[in-house]
Amino acid sequence: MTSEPGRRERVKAERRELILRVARELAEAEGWDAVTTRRLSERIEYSQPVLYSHFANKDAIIAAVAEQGVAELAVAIEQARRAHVEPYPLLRAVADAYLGFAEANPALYDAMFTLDVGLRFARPDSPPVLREAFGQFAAAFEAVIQDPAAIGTFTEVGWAALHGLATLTRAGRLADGQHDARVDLLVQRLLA
Amino acid sequence: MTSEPGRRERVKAERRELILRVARELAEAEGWDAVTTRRLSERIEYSQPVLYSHFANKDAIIAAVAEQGVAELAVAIEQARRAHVEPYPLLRAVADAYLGFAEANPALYDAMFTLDVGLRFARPDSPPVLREAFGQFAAAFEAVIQDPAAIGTFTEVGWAALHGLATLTRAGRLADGQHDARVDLLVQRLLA
DNA sequence: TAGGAAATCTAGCGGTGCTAGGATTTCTAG
DNA sequence: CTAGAAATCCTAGCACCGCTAGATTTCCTA
Repeated sequence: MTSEPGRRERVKAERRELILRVARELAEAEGWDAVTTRRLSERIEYSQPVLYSHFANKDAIIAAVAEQGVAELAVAIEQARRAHVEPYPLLRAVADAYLGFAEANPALYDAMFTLDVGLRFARPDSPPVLREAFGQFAAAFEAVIQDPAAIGTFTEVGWAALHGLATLTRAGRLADGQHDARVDLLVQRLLA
Repeated sequence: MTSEPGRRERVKAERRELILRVARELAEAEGWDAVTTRRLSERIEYSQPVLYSHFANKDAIIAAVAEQGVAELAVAIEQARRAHVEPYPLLRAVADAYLGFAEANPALYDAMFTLDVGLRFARPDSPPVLREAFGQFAAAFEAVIQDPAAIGTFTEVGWAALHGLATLTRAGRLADGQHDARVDLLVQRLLA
């Protein structure tokens, strides 16, 4: 008795992905406010109630998109991390990867970290994807920080600083043209 | 020809303040989503259109509340700053003041820095209140940082880190019980 | 091929931000 | 004191929102 998915399950899973893809595209193009259930159902060429046979509500759609984003961010951080050994270049690459991700996918980043549709990090009951992403962050600091007891704190402060830079930059609240100087300062200060 | 306000202007200004006060209370009690024009008009005991004779739209109301919040935050930072001379206690007090403000007024903080209803900082055309608040931040670093050319960068990175800590903490995304350790680490690292 | 289950849609509920147009109050001038 | 102008305020409604009950259609199975 294999558990391979039948045709029904397959098309259902495909449509779920379609919904998420369209939602993400629409959000990235016009912001999450423009992602209404009506416009979404129109673009997937099904009626509104179909959305609710895949997701409990609109927030669940955003959360599912966010989860995909977290997975992508984890990959980006891992790649940046693995490409370096020396502390400064390593941390700098991770910082650039994080900030680059936020800048390249602003709506996705919003869904992950700003809209707060109910994703928990760094907790025992957190979804594996989220724990994995946080773990990639921590791994970057493990390779760079002396005191192993302080790695958790370093990770959280580093993350917070990057998150702050990402959001304030996007909102146009920091001076233009000083981006590199800020990242430089941050990375140098975080290194022991 | 004095320009003292007549009775009409006075009651209008008072009602404007009433709207802002009620909006802030309601937001702090139930979040900004609960601040609808209907509930707002109900609580000020006027009809909805009256709101629009004071503000262009709902976002303008939120922005006005946010501006009050920025002024309050500037005062809080200045007090913390003036109470110390030694670098570490000074910066630590400013950090505590900032994070304490964010924790004590979550909805207000959202309006100021998360909802993004169109406030610009650190720009020539920024409203004076916003420039003043940023100035208070910079003054804290002026008293503490050696290289005067780097103060702007320090200020922005420090602010970003605090902003990140404030938002991630509130969203429950950082480990409980480690708050002091994070602030300690941040302040120590920012000091030269 | 008939009948039941699954999938899908139509229509609608109560809510949102916002506004046009008419009623009411208030001020002003003769 | 009063007529008319001006400022003020409200009723009613528009288009949209998230979401769902119930009818309808499609599909699978016996």
